[in-house]
Amino acid sequence: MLHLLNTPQREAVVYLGGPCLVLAGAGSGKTRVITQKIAYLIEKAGMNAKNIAAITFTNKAAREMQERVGALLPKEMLKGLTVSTFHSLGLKMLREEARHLGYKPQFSILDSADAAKIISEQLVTTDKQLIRSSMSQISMLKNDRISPDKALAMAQSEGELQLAKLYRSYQDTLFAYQALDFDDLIRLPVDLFEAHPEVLEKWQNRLRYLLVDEYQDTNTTQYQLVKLLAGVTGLFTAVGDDDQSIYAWRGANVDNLRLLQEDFPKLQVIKLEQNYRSMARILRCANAVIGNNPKLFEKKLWSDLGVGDPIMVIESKTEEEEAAMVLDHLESSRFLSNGKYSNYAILYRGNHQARIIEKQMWGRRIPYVISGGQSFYDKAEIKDVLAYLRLIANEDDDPAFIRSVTTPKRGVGNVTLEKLGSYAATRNVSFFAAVYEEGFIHQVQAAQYEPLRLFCDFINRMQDRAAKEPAGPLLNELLLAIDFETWLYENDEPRPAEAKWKNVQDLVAWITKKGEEDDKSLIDIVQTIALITMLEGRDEEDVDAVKLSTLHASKGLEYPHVFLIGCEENILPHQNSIESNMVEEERRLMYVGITRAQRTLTISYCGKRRRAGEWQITEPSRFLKELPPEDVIISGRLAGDKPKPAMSKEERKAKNAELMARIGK
DNA sequence: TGGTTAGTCGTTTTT
DNA sequence: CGACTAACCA
Repeated sequence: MLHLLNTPQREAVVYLGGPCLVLAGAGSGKTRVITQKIAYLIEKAGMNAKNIAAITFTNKAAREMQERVGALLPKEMLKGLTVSTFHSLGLKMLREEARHLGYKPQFSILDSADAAKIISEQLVTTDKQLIRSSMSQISMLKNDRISPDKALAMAQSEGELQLAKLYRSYQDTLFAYQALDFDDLIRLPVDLFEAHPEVLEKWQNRLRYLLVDEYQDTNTTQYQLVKLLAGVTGLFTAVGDDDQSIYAWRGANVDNLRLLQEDFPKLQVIKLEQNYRSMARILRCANAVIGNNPKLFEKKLWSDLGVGDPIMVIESKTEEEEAAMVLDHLESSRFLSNGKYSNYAILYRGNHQARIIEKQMWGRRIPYVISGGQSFYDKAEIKDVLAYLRLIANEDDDPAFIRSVTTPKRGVGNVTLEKLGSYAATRNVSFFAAVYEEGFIHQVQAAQYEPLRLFCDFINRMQDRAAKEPAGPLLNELLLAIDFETWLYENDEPRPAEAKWKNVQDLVAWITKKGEEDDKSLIDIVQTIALITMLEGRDEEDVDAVKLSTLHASKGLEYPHVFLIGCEENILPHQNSIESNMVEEERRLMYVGITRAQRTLTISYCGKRRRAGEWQITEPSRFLKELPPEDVIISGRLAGDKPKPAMSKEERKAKNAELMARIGK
């Protein structure tokens, strides 16, 4: 197997002398290094799979890694191998150790919508901006491992004090719900390990070798978790690329790359610079753009896959025209090469940009799938069903209670809920518990109380059965009992009920499979489900369709032909990033986009687009000017502009010759 | 209590 | 222009 690797890749795989950092440029085979290293650890170094943990950032990446390792070694040898995201790993640890933290092991996980609701209630506001920024500030505090108490003590200004108070009450609310948010899943294990060395030791013994993927995306807490688990032996391999760090806004800290060298002086640094994905011109563009950023580690990608076609830049007048031209190019290219739709990806900065493309795709009957954006788990009908399951697993989960008791409608309205809520608050119990309390029963009329009681009795019965009965059939029974399908058909706007019901069926199928395969109860499954965007990507692979994706969601993927749309000032780089001096990260985003392309890259922008209903003049992105002119052909037309001539034949010849020389051909 | 409607508001990226 | 909310009627 090792012969399939190039020299630095092999070096990275076999190095077991201590901490190892692999600086892996885009397309340089980092997943291959990680998977081969796992195989090497088991096969050659004689390690037990259950002592190895590979940590990624997305479930998709984890799944892919699992599959690729599965192709290298027989199943028996991989038994107990941990391949998971930081969040799933934290979740696993916390389910086992919850009691050390005063939580019950059946705690719920709150998604950001639930969290936003809590914040909005605490602040008594509906201002989305304010809620958003409060959430992100609390998240930052958590990621820097500052507790509510510490935040209160540290507060320097009125604003900071308010924030700290909000943080405190938010956290108290979470505790009352017996719920954790995403950040807690990382933060609490670190707290736990610091407070209980014996627990840390247990996990150090269990996870003796760590492999961390996308290391440049780790935040302070995640790095501390890695450091704690790696312990004094420092047996880990981190793989990352500072040029692909695009998550600073959610706390990722590129400086962790430098810290690694500081904290582990013996760190072995290995660079992977040969790219196996893109043709030379694409890499030249990528290198040129990223060259405008300051460098942490010197690194230059190269490939021997040939020069390739020039990068095409399409100009158009409006966003509709942009979509039309991009799709024209896409269709004619696909026609000429007789290729598959799935060879094409359209990438953009923000989710909303997909809509215009989507509309035209639909009109032209071009098949497409959208990755990123609203995940399966975020769909209303799925959240409805999961609310029931969450409540069954943890009856203290008030958001789940509220959602499930009101969907489908069962005669419990806002007034009753309000009463229940304030009663629960004064008694300091959950909504669910309050329903059974004498004090509450007398507060409402029998007609209002009846449905509440019926609902809670129903949940109680389900709880008894959920621990023992097969998951799939029980869930089906639940859906039948609440008449969920009928409810969907009665509410088939704006999305058709068939589609929603299909999603629910997919969920049932997934849970049934999980229940049978791993012999897990409904409760077991529900407790891990919050982090799984399960059906994501399921049919993506076998359906022949154009991929629409945000730049963020495209990281780690590759496509023969890539279109990068909306390449304009205030979009890419995004306005907020320009205002907050974050243009370097936007440039890395551009870099990520460019390096997704294998054979051709087409970039587009338009002269004006609608924003909040108003037409706005737009300027081409500054990043366009950073592309090497000799590798670019501009086509299309902008209002007032003549199409620009391509380079002359002679110029191109000379440039090509120079290029060939540069890449050593 | 629940569904309909007429206003209002405003677009980053995600585990 | 379209999604989402707050008042409004059945």
